[in-house]
Amino acid sequence: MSKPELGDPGPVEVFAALGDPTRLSLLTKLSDGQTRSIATLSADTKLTRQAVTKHLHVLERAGLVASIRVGRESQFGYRPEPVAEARSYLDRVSAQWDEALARLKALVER
Amino acid sequence: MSKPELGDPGPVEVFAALGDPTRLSLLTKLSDGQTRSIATLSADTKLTRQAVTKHLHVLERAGLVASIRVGRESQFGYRPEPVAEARSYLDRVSAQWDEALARLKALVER
DNA sequence: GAAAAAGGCAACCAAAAGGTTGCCTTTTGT
DNA sequence: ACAAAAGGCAACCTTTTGGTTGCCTTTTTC
Repeated sequence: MSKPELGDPGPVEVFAALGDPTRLSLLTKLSDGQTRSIATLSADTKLTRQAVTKHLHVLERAGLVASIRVGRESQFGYRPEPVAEARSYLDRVSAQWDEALARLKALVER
Repeated sequence: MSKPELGDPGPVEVFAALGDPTRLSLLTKLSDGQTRSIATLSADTKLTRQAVTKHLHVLERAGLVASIRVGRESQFGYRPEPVAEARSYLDRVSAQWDEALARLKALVER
């Protein structure tokens, strides 16, 4: 299921994947390190199995989860790298803002 | 403390707003602390002014930017709070993952 | 070996997203 | 005073998204 893709998707794709309540909750659940099947993940939701499947594929395309077929079920697991990427992107945005503030403060104070 | 304030929606809305290349680049530009008009922001893009306007409104609804009409133009400026929120959300996801790893390591090592 | 469980695949659908064009109002520069 | 600049508003169009249902295949369980 997890095909060898060249190059991680960028922050935009990651943010887009996170920008849906169902997907964000799926990812948050999976970030506890436990692997789960589609049936399990569909259990505590109002959506159909197929809807959940689609969301899982979106997360997978964004690199946020990976799946392997084990027996009759597909096990999905969390992948930390894209979250780290997204974090560092936001860190840079924050840093740029902070620098701007610092420069402004310096300018005002002299 | 954290009351559900207007113009400061949850992480899902923030991620959704960040999940578009045009919007992410607009926000990154604005995070330098400088305020910009729609005309200015539309200048270095292939999109029409109206398209950019729509994106700015999405960012505004997510609380990521704020605007005031000054004279004949609308000045848009960066708002840091939602980015901080999004960062801390990702931090928590990361932390949960790290704890899971630590527990696994502890289990294996004894 | 049949029934049940898990899930893939495809068609289909409605609503939302992203973008455009046209036109009207307000502000500014000369 | 008036043309140009900035931008709001609204209609419209196309593609994507989020969801559904139906059906078929592969495992597992009894």
